[in-house]
Amino acid sequence: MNERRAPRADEAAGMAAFIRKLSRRDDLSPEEVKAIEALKGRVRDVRAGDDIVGLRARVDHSTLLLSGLAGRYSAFRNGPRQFTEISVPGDFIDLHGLVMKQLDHGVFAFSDCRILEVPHADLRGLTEIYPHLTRLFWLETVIDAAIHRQWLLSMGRQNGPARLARLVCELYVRLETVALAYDRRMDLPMTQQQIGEALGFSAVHTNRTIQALREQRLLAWRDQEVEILDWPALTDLAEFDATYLRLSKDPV
Amino acid sequence: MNERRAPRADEAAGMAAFIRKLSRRDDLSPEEVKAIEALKGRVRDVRAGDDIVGLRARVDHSTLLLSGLAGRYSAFRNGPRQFTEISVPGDFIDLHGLVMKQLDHGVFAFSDCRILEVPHADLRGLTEIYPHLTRLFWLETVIDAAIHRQWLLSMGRQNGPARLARLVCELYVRLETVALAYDRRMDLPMTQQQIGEALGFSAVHTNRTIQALREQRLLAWRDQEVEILDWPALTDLAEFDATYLRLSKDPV
DNA sequence: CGGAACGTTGAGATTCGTCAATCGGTGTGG
DNA sequence: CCACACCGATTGACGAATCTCAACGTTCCG
Repeated sequence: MNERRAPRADEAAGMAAFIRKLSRRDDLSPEEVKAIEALKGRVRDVRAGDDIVGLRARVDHSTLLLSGLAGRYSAFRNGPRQFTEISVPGDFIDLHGLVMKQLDHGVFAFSDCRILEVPHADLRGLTEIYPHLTRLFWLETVIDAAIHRQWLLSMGRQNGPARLARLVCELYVRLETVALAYDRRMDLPMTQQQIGEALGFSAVHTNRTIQALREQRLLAWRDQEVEILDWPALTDLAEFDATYLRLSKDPV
Repeated sequence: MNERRAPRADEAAGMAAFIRKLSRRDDLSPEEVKAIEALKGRVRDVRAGDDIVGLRARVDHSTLLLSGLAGRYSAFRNGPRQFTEISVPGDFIDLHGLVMKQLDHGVFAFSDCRILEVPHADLRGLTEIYPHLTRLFWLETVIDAAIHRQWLLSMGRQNGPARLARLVCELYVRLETVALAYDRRMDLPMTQQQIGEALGFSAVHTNRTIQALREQRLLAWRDQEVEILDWPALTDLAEFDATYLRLSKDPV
């Protein structure tokens, strides 16, 4: 394990991003904000390419991603893996572990990541006192499920270019939300192999699909930097509608 | 809308199945059981082929499936639909609607269904009083997400026969759990078209994949009655592991 | 009888995977 | 500095999986 002491800055920023995300969905009382801010945990650094959470681990803490890009994946025994969600800073990667301690997946660090591991005992404590906050936490996991459904729809009913376009749109919107993308540009520290593992493609097919979008002048993509050249056309191709990400207010 | 007054029997059985399902995962206190049993709602009958919940409906109640087989689906505007989960009696079809009122999907009745619509106000009331019960409800929605992930893994990384086999295994286990399947047999009131909509197949390909499993003597399938002829071989082909359905005890 | 829904079959086109080779950039040991 | 290894991206060739279109069989029902 690679662990160093974290500068406080990152840590506070990650927690702030999480609180901001919740606030976008419903008003938090000052008490609730304080309760979240009071959450303590172990800060840990994970190197790109390592697992943040082992496959099918049994957990007694949930992991808040402070910085970096991570991906949840499922896999068959000794089989290939399939990413099922990409996480950006401010995401509680495995909040659902609070109620399902035996995980059914792993979490992989695409880039160097800094995480905060919050003990379930503390989170459970919150659920005993703050029903509204509990429902907001619950909502986070429900949105994960909505994202899974969107991926399922995409895998089941979209062709290659549309699937890739949809993934790019989702990642852009989510990264923009946490100020990690703007101007239609983003860093995307994933190899084409890994993109393929998220789309259900082989690495070769991923490469060819990227080239197709390049040729259609929808995006530029080199050295893991993506620039969206034609957002309207890209969202159109992807039939992308960000509603499922629940970025607007709706009391819980 | 097609509504009749429900005989009490079905209603009580559906609620009992739900309570049994929760109890399999963690012990319920007598109080908690009473609180669930006290849930009131409107009983409604929905005919096969109709929507139980409209696509992207906004809901103020959650739906407990009392009898029949139903499926959650997502779809693009004017596009084909993709089923993302199959629900059996005793399942709270859209419990997540409690915290995400604007749904991102619809629910379709494969067979005639009887449902109980429980007002969110009452459910929210429970969450204000019973934190442990709240976490158990939460767990139900988290398991939905785990099922989505399993479907994603299957769609992304399994070939046709394995995908179909996996779906059959899941449905058998879930139906058996609520005493609607036994002896390796089950009624499966879905057309091949609908099976395809769950697997991401065309209707033609679904048909041919079913035939492939027939020819391998893994199952018999006619008139929507399925008999699994070789469970070990089928689960092996499907790489099926029921763990993700969380059928065993694990305190929340 | 006629129509509708579902299952089945055949043929041909398209998508996608696999295998194998190459290219370019990066880092390391000498 | 060079030679080499390695990783990720790219390309070509080929075969397998899957889709689409169209037709036909069966069953059920009005």
